[in-house]
Amino acid sequence: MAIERRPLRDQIREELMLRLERGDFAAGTDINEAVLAGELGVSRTPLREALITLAGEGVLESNQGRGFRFAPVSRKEFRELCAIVAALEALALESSDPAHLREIAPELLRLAREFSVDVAARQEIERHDDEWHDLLLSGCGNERLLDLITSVKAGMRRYTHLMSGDGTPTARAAEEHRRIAERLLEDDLQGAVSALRDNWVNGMERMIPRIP
Amino acid sequence: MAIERRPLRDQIREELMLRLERGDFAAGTDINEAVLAGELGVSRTPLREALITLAGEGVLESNQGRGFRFAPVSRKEFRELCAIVAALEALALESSDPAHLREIAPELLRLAREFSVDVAARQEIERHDDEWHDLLLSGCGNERLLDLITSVKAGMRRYTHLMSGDGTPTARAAEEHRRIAERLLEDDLQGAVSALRDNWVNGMERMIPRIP
DNA sequence: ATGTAATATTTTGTATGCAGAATTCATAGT
DNA sequence: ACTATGAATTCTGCATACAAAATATTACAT
Repeated sequence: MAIERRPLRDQIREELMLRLERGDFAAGTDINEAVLAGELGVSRTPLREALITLAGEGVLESNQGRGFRFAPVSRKEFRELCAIVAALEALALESSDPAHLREIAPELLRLAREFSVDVAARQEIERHDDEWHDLLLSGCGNERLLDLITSVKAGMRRYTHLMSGDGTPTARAAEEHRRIAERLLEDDLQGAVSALRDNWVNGMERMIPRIP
Repeated sequence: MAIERRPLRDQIREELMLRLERGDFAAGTDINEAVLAGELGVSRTPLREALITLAGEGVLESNQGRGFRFAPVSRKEFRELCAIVAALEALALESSDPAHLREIAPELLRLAREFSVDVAARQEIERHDDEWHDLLLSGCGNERLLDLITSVKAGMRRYTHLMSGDGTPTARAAEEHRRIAERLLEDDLQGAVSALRDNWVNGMERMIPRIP
């Protein structure tokens, strides 16, 4: 049995991200450290450490004397984040090992098709989408880049719970994934890259109207 | 008089970055929190908070039970960082306000020329280069992107003190800056973007041999 | 001399305590 | 009724204290 042996701050960070995705915290709300620490059953010290890392990722804001609060969402910021992730994922895909891409292309296509028929819960969809992108970029040797993408995407999780119901996004995302996979099957890397960029742009457009 | 009122962790972070640039810490060395806190005249708590943010930026590594240490440098990582910053700055430049770019182009050109004749100290050169890039991207409205660039560049500061003496890099960098500015003067945004990418690629090639 | 087990020391990770800033609430004045 | 002022409270930011893990040291057996 591999017992859990890692800093509390990491576990706390994870738990907070989970709650954030569930929409437990309204954006723009102040965090009460003592209360939250009590809920989690830890002291304020590791909690604050987790909050500081989240602030570094842009999930939280911190003001002198006023503590931390969940950064408010805005269409402008969402657009900014999408542009950033699009560029980073495009770079990651471009610098991936072509042989590896050829290898995983069929799997990517299969998952994309499976995705389209699947009418799962919203959270399932998110997870599936994340995993698909992870697989897509699994051939990128640039570790720093992958870390950075993960970090920026963490900042985007604040927006995911705004998207509920409505099956059309799923269908369209699947369609786009399929297109990316097909380009890879044809050894058309640049085509795949621009299809990936389209995927992010379209995903953004789909989300924008739901943001206040 | 605007008195300084900001968290110790920020000031500590700044001080540590300064020391890092001066080459005070050898990469790969463990940090003793108690000793360092003593040197800085603060307690371990805000110091650890600063260390955690630096770890988030990739300047430090942290291992369970073993605390923090300066992340070792490597050619591979430097290449990775350059590729990331190149992509991010390219995106920032692309999404800048064209009118603003037209406006600052002459100033950018002037600074680039001034740069080439100036034979200042290494630290001065770095500062100048940073300011030039800041001005170049000053028309980008994507705040998250600018923050991210700053953060990634912080991780690159570990490499700057490896570059000493040797005037040729300066001359070539000035030349490249000049080229970028000229493209902007001609309203050739895409040309400027690719010149910017070249600037990073070339800068990388110049540095690589100096890294163990 | 070398390797190993037991112990002591150091150092990190977490909890608690405390001072001061920010906010809230009550009260007085217009 | 509304604003201003000031006390009371809450909460953060930082310091200190404690517990557990890691490292160094010693003693001992081979």
